[in-house]
Order: sequence, then structure tokens, then C-alpha cells
Amino acid sequence: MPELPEVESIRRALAPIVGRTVVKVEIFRTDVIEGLPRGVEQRQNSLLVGGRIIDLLRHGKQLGVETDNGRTVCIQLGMSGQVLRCTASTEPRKHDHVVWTLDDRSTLTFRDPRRFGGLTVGDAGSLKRRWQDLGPDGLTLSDESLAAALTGRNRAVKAVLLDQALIAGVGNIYADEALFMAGIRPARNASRVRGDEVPKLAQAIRTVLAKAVEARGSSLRDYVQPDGVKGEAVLLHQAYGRGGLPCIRCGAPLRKTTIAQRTTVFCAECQR
DNA sequence: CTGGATGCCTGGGAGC
DNA sequence: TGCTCCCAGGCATCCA
Repeated sequence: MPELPEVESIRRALAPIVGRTVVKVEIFRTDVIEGLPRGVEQRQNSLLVGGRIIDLLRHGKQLGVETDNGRTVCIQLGMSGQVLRCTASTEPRKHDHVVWTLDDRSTLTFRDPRRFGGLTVGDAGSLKRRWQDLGPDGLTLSDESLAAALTGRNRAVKAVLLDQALIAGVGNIYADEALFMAGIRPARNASRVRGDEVPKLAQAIRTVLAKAVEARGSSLRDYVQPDGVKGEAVLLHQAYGRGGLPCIRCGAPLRKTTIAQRTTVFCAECQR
């Protein structure tokens, strides 16, 4: 579900937990955790218990939590994942998989009804190692990086934008939005994006993502910020979710189709 | 190597 | 009200 802007919104909202020490973790499902060791002590340790949170990092759609005892947890939200922060402990709800308690008695909950997401535990270096397999982050994507991702690629330009190994953080919503802003048809072959269009598309990707971060992410079905409040970026959408509705630029009805197995909305007039 | 198709899950909404 | 069907923002894995 959540793409870069949603994950970045979560990261920013969690800033107050930096400096806090993890005092307890409750695991309600082990199968959402990769790399979980055997043994109660080892499990607690791998899930940051006893460590002080020193950093919250993000690359693309992945969120990293790092503690001063050299442990890290990488959070992937998949389609329906949430990270919630409560100032007092509450009864776990259905689909709450992992609950941390911090030394200020606040709790951090990872919940994910569809379980396409999950956690990966590791040592201090494991986040960087993991993120080496991802492309550059979409928020700061350079024109040159985008050019490199598109060059010689025999697939739809939208499929390239969605490929996390090429560009990290763009999902179905913001791919449609960026291509609409840049006036490029999602089905166009990536290798046929012209040199003069590359900077426009790179700019569109950065802008669309940055605006959505400002609006605290797009709440469609599951996404909420850690305090449970919805983001407002849906109000900014010009293409996504508007199939059949008039294009805000030219008034022609927006077309709905499938590209890379994903629902795709575009304007046949404005996007060539 | 590349790119395309498939399957994993639950819940919400539409339609009957 | 209740049922069935369809759809959903991701991604690992398998296949051609």
C-alpha cells in the first residue's frame, strides 16, 4: 500500500522515539519477521530490546530503525502495513503482529492485515547492505539516474518507475501521477522517452513525491500516520483513481487500462 | 541476462 | 440484511 510519501510521513512522525530505549517487545506472529533467531533472549535482542533508538532511516518504501547496541529492524509495509504509536499501552487488536514498549511507556505497533509486509532484523550494517539492491530514492532522483534507469529498457516506462531495483519508492499511485504531470503515456517504451523528456519526468517524480510528503501521504484504504490520522494527499491526485473523469488539463475523459499488471489511469490527449 | 505472470493475504465496496 | 464477486497502494519467485 504505502509508497515513499507514506513511509516518509511515518518516519517524520516517529521522530520523538529517537533517544528512547526499548524495554519490551511482544511478538504475536513470528512469520512476519525475517531473520528472527531462536531463543527468547536472542529474539528480544534482535528486536531492539535493551537498545536506545539512535536513528530512523528510509530508502524508497523501506523504513529502518537503528539502536545503539548495533541492532536494526527494517520495516516493509507491503499493501496494508501500519506503524502506530500510542502514548499508553492498549489491548492488542486483530492483526497487531509486533508491539514494542519504550521507556516512556509509549508503544509502537506493527500491524498488517494482509501480511504482504513484514520486518527484517539484522546487525548495524544490514540496512545498507539491503538497500544496495534498491535504485536511487525517488525524492532526490537525479536526471542522470532516471536516464540510466530508462536507457535500453524494453518495457513500459511505468514498469520502470515501479521497479524498486531501478527507482526506489514509486508505486502505482505516484507512477501515474508523475507520468501525468510529465505528459508521458505510461505504456510508452522506456527506451523511447526522449532526452528532453527525461528531466521533465525526473522533476515530476520528485515534485509529486515531495507534495505528497507535505500532505502527509495518501490515505485510501489502510494507510494512516502513526497517530491514526489520515493523510491528505488524495486531494492532490490528478490521474490516480480518476478513470472516466475529465482530465483536469483538457477535459477529455481519463482512460483506464492495465500496465505491468497494475491499474493505470492516463489522459490519451495530454500524454503521448 | 531480461521482462512477464503468478501467488501470497484480508477486508471493503458494489451488485444482487 | 446477507451473500458473492471483485478489487486493492507490493513484491518474491518462477518461467520463457
